[in-house]
Amino acid sequence: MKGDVQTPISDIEREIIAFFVNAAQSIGLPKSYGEIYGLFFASEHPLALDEVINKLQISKGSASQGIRFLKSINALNAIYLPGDRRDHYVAETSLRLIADGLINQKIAPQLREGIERLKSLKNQYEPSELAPLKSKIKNIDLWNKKAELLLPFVSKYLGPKASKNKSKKL
Amino acid sequence: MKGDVQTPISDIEREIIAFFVNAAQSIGLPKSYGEIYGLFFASEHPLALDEVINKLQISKGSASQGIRFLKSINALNAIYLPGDRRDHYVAETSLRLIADGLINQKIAPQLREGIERLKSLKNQYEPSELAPLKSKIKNIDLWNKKAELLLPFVSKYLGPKASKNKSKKL
DNA sequence: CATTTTGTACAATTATAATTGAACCTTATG
DNA sequence: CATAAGGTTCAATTATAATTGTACAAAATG
Repeated sequence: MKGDVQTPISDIEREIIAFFVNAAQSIGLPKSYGEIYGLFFASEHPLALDEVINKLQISKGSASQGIRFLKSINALNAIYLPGDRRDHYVAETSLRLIADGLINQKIAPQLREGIERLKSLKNQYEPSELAPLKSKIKNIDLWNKKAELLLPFVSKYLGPKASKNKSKKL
Repeated sequence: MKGDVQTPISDIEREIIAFFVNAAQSIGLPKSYGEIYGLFFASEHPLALDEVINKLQISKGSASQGIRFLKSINALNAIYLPGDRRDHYVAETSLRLIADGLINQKIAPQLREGIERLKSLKNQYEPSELAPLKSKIKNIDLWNKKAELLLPFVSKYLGPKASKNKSKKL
């Protein structure tokens, strides 16, 4: 089952992939991540690494890294297929779960880095040195607090409802 | 008043600028935009293009483009100073206004592009061709709708309160 | 336990995006 | 109306990030 001639992706699949490539790039992710997610999203069945490589014509390294990243933000779920050594995945279709993953893995750490940076600034200088900038620094503190409060809120707003994929008269 | 020896930026200013450089990069903006905004943010008085160039030691082109972008998202406000031909600006300190600018200038257009892309996909193919992907496409539609609703919500959440810079016993 | 399969790590390469600097408008000024 | 100052534009350069491809590690197979 190794030397299989892979079914090439269809025009529609290509367009769905293009949609996710665009989406990925617009949030600053490599295009290959968008391609990979798009491929999984459009696929009827779980896919393994080598199928991604063959269908998208990208390198092993790209495919491996892309899958790892997508796993890390919960955009791909591992599926166990008996009798196949390869790891298989399917696309997560709940916007909320993916957004949560992105928030927790990428956005929140970044935000915290900024908060730390500011904290160390406040510790590093004498109050007299800070005085002229005091109100400005206070203002950034406020921004950080707002941002921190916003994140869980976005998550809640994106809602748990999205994933309810009840097979409607399929 | 041209050949002035510019006061170099202080250590604290440098750190505030570093904070915004980090912030800019974390949302996918060029580091120079962060530098420029940081400089304005830390400044006590309005600044003009050539002061940005001198203090940050960046090129005219970068400074010009950076200022233009920051204006476009409402992160800089123009200030009129009588007797000086140069355009002066101050940093906007309301998180909400800047977030609104970013949303309107960068995020929303991108979102709409995705929606258009999807719409054209649906028009381009026969229902029979789309059938197998129908529920998936419907799902993306849902994502788009949620995202569209989320934007004004984020804006409202960031609130109008931020800018209330009442000079507290200064 | 040698061999194959699956997946990862990472230096080298390639592609993309940011920055520079010079040419060029536009408006003010004497 | 010639000159200078403020600002923009954009092709060329430089810096950054993504992608490849090879070498490697881990696990299964016979």
